[in-house]
Amino acid sequence: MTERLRIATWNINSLRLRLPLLGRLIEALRPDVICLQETKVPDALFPAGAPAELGYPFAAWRGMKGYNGVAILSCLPLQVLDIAPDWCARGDCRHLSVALEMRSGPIELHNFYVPAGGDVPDREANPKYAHKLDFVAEATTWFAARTALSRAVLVGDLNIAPLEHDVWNHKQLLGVVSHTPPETAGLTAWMQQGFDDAVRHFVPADRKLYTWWSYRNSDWRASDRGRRLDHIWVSRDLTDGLQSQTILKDARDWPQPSDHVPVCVELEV
DNA sequence: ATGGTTGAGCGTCAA
Repeated sequence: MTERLRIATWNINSLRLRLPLLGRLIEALRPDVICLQETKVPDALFPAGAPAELGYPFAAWRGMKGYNGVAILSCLPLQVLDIAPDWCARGDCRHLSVALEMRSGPIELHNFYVPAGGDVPDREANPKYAHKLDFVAEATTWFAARTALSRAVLVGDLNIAPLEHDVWNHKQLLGVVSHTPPETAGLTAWMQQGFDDAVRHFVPADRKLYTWWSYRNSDWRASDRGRRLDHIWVSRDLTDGLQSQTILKDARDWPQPSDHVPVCVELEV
């Protein structure tokens, strides 16, 4: 038995500010599950009734004051999984994993918000860059120990554009945090612990693909200096079931937009 | 080389 499953991921950059835009995402993509990052809301202040009002009666969130924060909204019943470590022992609300209860069996879903890493791509000079590399390395080690990973999906703002055409100018960005060789090598090693890139599955590696455009451009569409920082990976047993991908570029022109746009994948599981 | 913008929440830090 197979079922269709649509999973969307979006760095919403403040859930409370952009709650109305979630309706637009739902209208455009009709996802079964929505994974959010940078909710920037402590758990006690999370709008607990909002998911059900939007048509997503099952939800989980993990937030803190001011920074970070992740949430999962679902049409399918879910159980929060308590299997992963507190990454880098920071307690900083960058990961939430759940089991989605599907008729065909559970799907293990991981929602990540990887540290951005600051400005200076130097471990010694910039502790935030060191934290980012350590976070990715720790996640790689953890997934490497998961033998025979199956029916698993990993999404999120991974804050790294791994391929040459995941950035607007490869050579210029080799020294810019998000596209440095240690980061791209680290992210690739992480993905290779049992996952395939579900979006690049449909789009050849020589085609430009972005999910984020900086606020610091007066005309983001004209300058088009984007990066692909948001990702959806599926365990290899799910790759043959991949049906389609959508990067909702129009969302960058919504009123008071996030600097990231939603990414969605449909698959048969 | 620098600055450009946004959000949280009231200083400035993080992105």
